[in-house]
Amino acid sequence: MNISIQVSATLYLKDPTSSEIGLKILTEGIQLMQDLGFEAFTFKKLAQNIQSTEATIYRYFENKHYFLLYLINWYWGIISYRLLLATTNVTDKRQQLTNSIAVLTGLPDSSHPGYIAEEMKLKQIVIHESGKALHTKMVDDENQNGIYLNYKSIVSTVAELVKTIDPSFPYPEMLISNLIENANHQRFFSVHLPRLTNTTPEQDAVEAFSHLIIQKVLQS
Amino acid sequence: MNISIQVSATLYLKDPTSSEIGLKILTEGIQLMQDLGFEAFTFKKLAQNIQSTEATIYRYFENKHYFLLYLINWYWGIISYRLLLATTNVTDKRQQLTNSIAVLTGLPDSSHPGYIAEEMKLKQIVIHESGKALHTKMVDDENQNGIYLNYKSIVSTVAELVKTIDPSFPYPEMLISNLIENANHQRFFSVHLPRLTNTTPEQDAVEAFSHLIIQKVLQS
DNA sequence: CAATTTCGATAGTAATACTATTATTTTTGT
DNA sequence: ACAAAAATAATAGTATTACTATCGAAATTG
Repeated sequence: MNISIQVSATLYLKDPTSSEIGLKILTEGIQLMQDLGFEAFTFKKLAQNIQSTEATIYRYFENKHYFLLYLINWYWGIISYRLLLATTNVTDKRQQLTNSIAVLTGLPDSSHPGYIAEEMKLKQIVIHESGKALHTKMVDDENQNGIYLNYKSIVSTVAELVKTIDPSFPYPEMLISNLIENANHQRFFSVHLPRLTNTTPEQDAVEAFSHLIIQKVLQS
Repeated sequence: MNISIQVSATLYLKDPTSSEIGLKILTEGIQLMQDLGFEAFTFKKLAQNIQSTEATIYRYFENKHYFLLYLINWYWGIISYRLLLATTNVTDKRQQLTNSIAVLTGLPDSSHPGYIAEEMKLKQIVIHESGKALHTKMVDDENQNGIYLNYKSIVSTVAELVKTIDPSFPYPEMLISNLIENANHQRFFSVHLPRLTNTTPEQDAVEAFSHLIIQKVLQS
């Protein structure tokens, strides 16, 4: 479907990007997952939406949990790609980090280089549903299957930048995974529990907060 | 059951602390929730564990989602209480904040003042399951019922401290809610996705990280 | 000790998360 | 262009879950 976005093959039974129906499962599935939320989302409803049957969808994905993992993985694939675009040909490490933080914590914008149509919807799904995907008794199995590889590689890459800039900082991975998770949380709070945050949908402050943390915490 | 821990009455149909069976639902429920995780946990299984029936449990809680909300609310009630203990009779605001951060991001310890037996298990449940409780299409209704009041009041209280110490800091609520959420995330990562963090179950670094952020970010 | 509440036992329902089967359509290799 | 293979639609069926309802027995309370 998209240029070079990689989704781990352990997440699907049959590659959904390899057929018309598969693509419909993805595009309509994203929409339905957004509209209904993970718990109310079912393959039966999705099948109705694409004028197909449950059995067909089950040929592509083991179950809805894997479908969600696929979408989340796809999202991090997109982010990986945008991180690459944001850092290549940038010589200054500080600037590379700043650009990376912008990609990781900023809002997607159709004018960004490498913008992909599904990014906005996928981001919403990540914000609302990724806790449910991760915090499962299956995490460890899934982790062994390399399912979180995209995510881990993002954290690792940016943490390396941090280490280069300030080798004395003792928690580079924690800092980056924190900023990534925080961005999603705060955006959720801003809509549903606004008293827990200082960002609003109108005046987004998450990226500014993230840059501030980086700037204050790292010695350059 | 416990001294003065308040759980919002909108979370239960009948107060589980008011009867023997109710207390068994709580103590065994905590254990079972921990053992099975939210998705595999059912009232039927819990009923079997306490030699009672589904119907009885349904008389106390609307459904398992509300049961989880109850447990999480209980946890934040305990933390509220410990926050109070950690800040009363401390005159220096900086020290109050440091103590608060310790309560919010440190590991529970049976030697802490105000330690409550269920705290450890509840904390584990909060770490693993609170994303599922929060990120639901019901959030907004629940919020209106005052269900997140304990949590919001904690964030608000500590954010006020931040404002007193450094009135120029623009994101006090975001900072505190971030540190709280981060503590839970990093502890989860340390067990399941260790490459995303720099804390380990043996050498906990979450509290130290949190103090570092506070120290670097706030002008005193 | 009578009245009320609470509980246990049992039954039942609608929805969910699948699996299985088979006939038809679509795709593919030659 | 056509036979073989693969993919899909249609349908049926199962075990489990998340409840609701009823009703007699036991415990509590006023």
